[in-house]
Amino acid sequence: MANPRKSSASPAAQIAPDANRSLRSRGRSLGRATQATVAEQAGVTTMTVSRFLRAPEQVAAETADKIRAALKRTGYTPNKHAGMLAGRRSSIVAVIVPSIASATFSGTVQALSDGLQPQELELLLVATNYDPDREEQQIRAVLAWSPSALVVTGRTRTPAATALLRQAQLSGMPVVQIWDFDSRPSEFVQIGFNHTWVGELMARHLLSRGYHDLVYVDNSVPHDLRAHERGKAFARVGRKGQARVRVVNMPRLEPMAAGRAVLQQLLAEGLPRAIAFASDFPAAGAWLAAQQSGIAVPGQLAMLGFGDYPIASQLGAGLSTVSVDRQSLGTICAQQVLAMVYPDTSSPVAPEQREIRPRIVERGST
Amino acid sequence: MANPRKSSASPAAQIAPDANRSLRSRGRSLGRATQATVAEQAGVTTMTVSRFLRAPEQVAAETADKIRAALKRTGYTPNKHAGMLAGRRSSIVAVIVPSIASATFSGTVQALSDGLQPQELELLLVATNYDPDREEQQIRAVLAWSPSALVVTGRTRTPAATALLRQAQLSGMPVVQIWDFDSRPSEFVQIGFNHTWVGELMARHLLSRGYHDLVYVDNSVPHDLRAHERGKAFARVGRKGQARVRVVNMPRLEPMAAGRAVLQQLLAEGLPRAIAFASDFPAAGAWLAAQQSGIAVPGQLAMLGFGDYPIASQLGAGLSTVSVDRQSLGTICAQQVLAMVYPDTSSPVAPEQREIRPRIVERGST
DNA sequence: TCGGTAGCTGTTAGCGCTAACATTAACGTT
DNA sequence: AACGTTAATGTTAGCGCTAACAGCTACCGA
Repeated sequence: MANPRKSSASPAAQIAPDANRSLRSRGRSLGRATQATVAEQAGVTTMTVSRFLRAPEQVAAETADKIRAALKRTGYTPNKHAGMLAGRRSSIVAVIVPSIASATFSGTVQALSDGLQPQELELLLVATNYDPDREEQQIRAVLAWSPSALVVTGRTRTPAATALLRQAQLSGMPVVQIWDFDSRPSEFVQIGFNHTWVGELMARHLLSRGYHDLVYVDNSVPHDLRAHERGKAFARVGRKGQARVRVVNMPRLEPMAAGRAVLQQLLAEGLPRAIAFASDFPAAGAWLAAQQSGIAVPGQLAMLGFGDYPIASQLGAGLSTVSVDRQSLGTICAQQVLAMVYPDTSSPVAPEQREIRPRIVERGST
Repeated sequence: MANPRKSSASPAAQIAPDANRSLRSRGRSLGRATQATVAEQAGVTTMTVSRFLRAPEQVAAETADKIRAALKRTGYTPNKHAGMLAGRRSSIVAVIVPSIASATFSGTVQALSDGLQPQELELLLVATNYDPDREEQQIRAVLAWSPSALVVTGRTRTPAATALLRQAQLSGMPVVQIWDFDSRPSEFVQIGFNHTWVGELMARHLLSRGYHDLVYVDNSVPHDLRAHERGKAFARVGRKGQARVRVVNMPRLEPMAAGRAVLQQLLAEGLPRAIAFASDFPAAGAWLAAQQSGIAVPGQLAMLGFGDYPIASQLGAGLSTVSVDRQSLGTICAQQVLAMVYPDTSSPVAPEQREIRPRIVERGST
């Protein structure tokens, strides 16, 4: 009833009868309009304004009109920090990927973002640059935003990072791992595929074509463990199939240029019968270099990429590759996150492991 | 002095003598550790913990050790929302780009992110998908996070969006426009280049090579105004140079495939002497298609791209293109933002307009 | 011996918003 | 007429943190 605010040295205190916080809103010079400003203008309390913003059907039509007008007049912008602090919930989904710019992840992130949009969840996107320490640091950093869910890439990380994820999950935060899938039980939800399986697939494809002198061109980024995993499996299966298998690292160049350089190197060292690449981009670089050097593909040299990026279908008769549906990975991840954040909603999606099966796309290069 | 908290049904209330908020921290089940938890463990008040976290040199070495230990033991994670609310400042820089996945912006965003990293500023990245209404909506959304600065793409937007930016800038928030540069006075800081000038440059280059039957392949996304602007200037200068100039729209396909399709279409309609593209990707698609069709580049058909993406240097004798230093655009933007957010710091960078001059990279295709 | 002054820590009062409950008026019900 | 019951709004008490200032304890010089 009485003004609950002890008006510190404000001469207007005795004037304002009981309108809540009457003069407060004009306190800081040039400050943005707050709910208090709006409430004052509409002749209601901040609670009614807050209610109108979150559940308009709970306020009377007449009051709603006044609030709407006041909102417009004041140009009110909500303060999410205050809302999240008071509401103890957040509209943020944190996503940690090795690289923002890389074509590999951007498709997935885009789909994830689109899938989350309708629920007004916002993406907090951070990159690790394939550095495990940086990843740990970034996990710590995003947790400070108390996101509604946390999406991380891959399943290998520092012990401290794993501990952070575990603790977060224990306290009720959904944690989703994307891009890797390990059939052994995992403490976090996994959405992705088995890179060992893909490496085997690639080797089997080349063997089945009758190629028995193979090279795997690995990514030179030390912590692109997924590429290494594919390479290891490739080499194992290739050797088991009686093939000679070499594994070479790309030079640390821009991917297409690196592919070109690798081809030139192999040209000097002795060309294999077929090359499998850690991604389509070095494969494309090598393909273009081979073309310039007059090397017949696949007559003299077969090439197999990974990722099925647009460029693969554009090169001559096409670059054979492994197709991974990056987009649907993101879409599935979005559904999964929604199901975990809003468990009540009728999403029949079982919060479980989701394995995606990549497949060989046979084109002209093998 | 007396315990200020009315310990709701907690039998331990009478035990705790006067340690501040003694039992609070354990209030919510499984809740994360707060500064209160840490303070209790270290035997200090939350203020000292807060101080230690922000200005460690202000707390005694002995106290600091106790706090460090308590931080470790509790696994404390700060709550940024609370910090920003109380501190009235934010460590967020909001960036709005047409597309996250596009190679055009990702390089700039990466550089921007790297440039902001040392100052512990975090990027809130949102995409508009080239939709002006969506941009307005996104501006509104990011303002709710009260970022320290706002970076937007281009200089054309809805009146309401402009009003929002203006209001934000008036209330002291730095606003930076990237990618476009207009020499006329602008109310916001601009970092970018003049697309009209680039279009002219492209036309002049082709004219100077003696090509007088030209086509500009425009982006079919209606709101990629920058590409249209280049096209318009290209056509104007080309015609002024006595050339025949056609402007065609790419089909709405993946960019490389669209370039291929355009070439096929032109092959049917009648090939021009030279084609300028809205970006290197359709140019690359067309280049590959031309190669397959046995069209000599540049003998029969010259091609000019835009952007100087890695692929341009990989195609045969190279694709001539316009080089735009996307990375340094991001770096400059980061410096600019830092200079505006921390005006006191000795950054001698004048907060002014920054024009970047793209240049023609002559390669084999023209 | 006394004020003066660093150096360190505590107290108070919010930041802008919302959960939970309290209150009020307007309407049946029996 | 006393009692729900519903609908609309208000009151209270924080969310976790920090600015501003108020203490308190050495330790200094004169």
